[in-house]
Amino acid sequence: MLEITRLRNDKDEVIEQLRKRGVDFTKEVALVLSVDAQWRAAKTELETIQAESNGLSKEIGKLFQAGDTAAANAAKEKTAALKSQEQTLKSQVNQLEQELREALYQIPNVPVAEVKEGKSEADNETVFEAGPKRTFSFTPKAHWDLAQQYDLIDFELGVKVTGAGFPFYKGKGAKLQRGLINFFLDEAEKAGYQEHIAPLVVNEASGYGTGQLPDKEGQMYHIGADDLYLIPTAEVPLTNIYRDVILPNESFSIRLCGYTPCFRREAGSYGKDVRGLNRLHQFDKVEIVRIEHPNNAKAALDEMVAHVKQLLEKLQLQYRILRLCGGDTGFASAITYDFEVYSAAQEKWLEVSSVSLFETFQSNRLMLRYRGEDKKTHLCHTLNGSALALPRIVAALLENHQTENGITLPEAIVPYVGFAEI
RNA sequence: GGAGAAAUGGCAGAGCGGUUGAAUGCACCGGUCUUGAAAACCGGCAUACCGAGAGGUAUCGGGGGUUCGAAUCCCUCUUUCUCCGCCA
Repeated sequence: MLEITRLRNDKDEVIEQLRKRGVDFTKEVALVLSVDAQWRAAKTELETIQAESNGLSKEIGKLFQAGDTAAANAAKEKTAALKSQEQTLKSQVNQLEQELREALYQIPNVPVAEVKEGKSEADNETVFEAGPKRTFSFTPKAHWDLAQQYDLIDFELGVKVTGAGFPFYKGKGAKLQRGLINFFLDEAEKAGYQEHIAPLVVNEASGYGTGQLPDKEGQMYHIGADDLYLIPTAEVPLTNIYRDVILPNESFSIRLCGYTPCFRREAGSYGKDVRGLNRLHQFDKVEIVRIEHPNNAKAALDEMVAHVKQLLEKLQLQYRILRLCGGDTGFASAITYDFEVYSAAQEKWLEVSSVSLFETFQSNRLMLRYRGEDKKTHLCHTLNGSALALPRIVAALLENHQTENGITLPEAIVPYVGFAEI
């Protein structure tokens, strides 16, 4: 949620920058500002009346204490009119407040200067590309074939027990998962991120805090009996640790990481993209999260990008980094870098990580603040990134490191998985 | 799952219908004293919104109600604690 003060002070600039998302938000911004003005006017009026009736009540109290019951009862008569006025104004203010919030929810985050205008993924800029693409002297197999051939992953079994998108990992396939999780966690810890094991279900307030609700309600699994949501990413529980928190100025930087399974309904996905490990309803991910002082947020973003880069290098995967264009940048994000690895077998790029800076967009909803040098509270900046999501990394490892009669694992993870060859 | 008790500022802990945004202690910040520190003493110390400011309003777990007036009474939800039952 954008800060209302930013819209009040800087509306033209906000609209201008939002244009980079390929959408004109003039109307939405105007609506927010008009509701805001009405809200403020109604609130001022309400408070005047409240002040009046508070004063009257105090007087009545004094009169009763002085024993002047007659005068007190006379004063009471006057309060009736005030009371009904107060009630109508109160409901008006409440309604305007809700309208304001809803209007504000319609406006996405403002992209930062480096983000280029664009409508879709076709307009994303490649800012870095590593190494030559792997070539093969034989026809490489897709990971779903390799997984079956070496008995690593069983998709059919998952369909039987649960449904599509919930595979079983078996034997070396399961060990590879476990090893990768530990590898990613250790790397994150080395970079200063404190490990957390988080709840896998969250309440409604947390869903709102990080912005999954109300926009993406249909994407989360909802447990009706207890009104809880399965997490779509560790970002939700990890960032919500800091909901309604005021940090001392010297707290920064805060770095958390955590491995969790992630659950996504992926409503509306179909076709080729969902084959094999490309898109699952349940998958494993190590997430890194940072809470930063606004002055340090950009540097933090660069560090996170460097961290993910280094992971992909250790995995010896060919990858590229994209700076997403305005239209492809997520609703809450001010700037996002996507990491993609190239799968020679599928002949396409697979997104394996997404690193985003939200500036105050999340902290504004979360009420996550710090106390500045000026002794006042200010909103923190939040960031997060996958480091990394497992399924597509596994897909890429299998596909890119296959030989004619096996799969050779990169050196860095051998100690973690316990074998070098599949 | 059943029965009871409780939820107040950073923490501890009073208040239980009227000038209480809230005693007191601790913590914290500033000052006096001291060569320095400690101690002692003095002062300050919740958050948010509206307002140029003066000031106003709201908030004592959340929501609703009674009342001219609620931290205080009632209802409801949530959480915590104790006891019983069940269970990894």
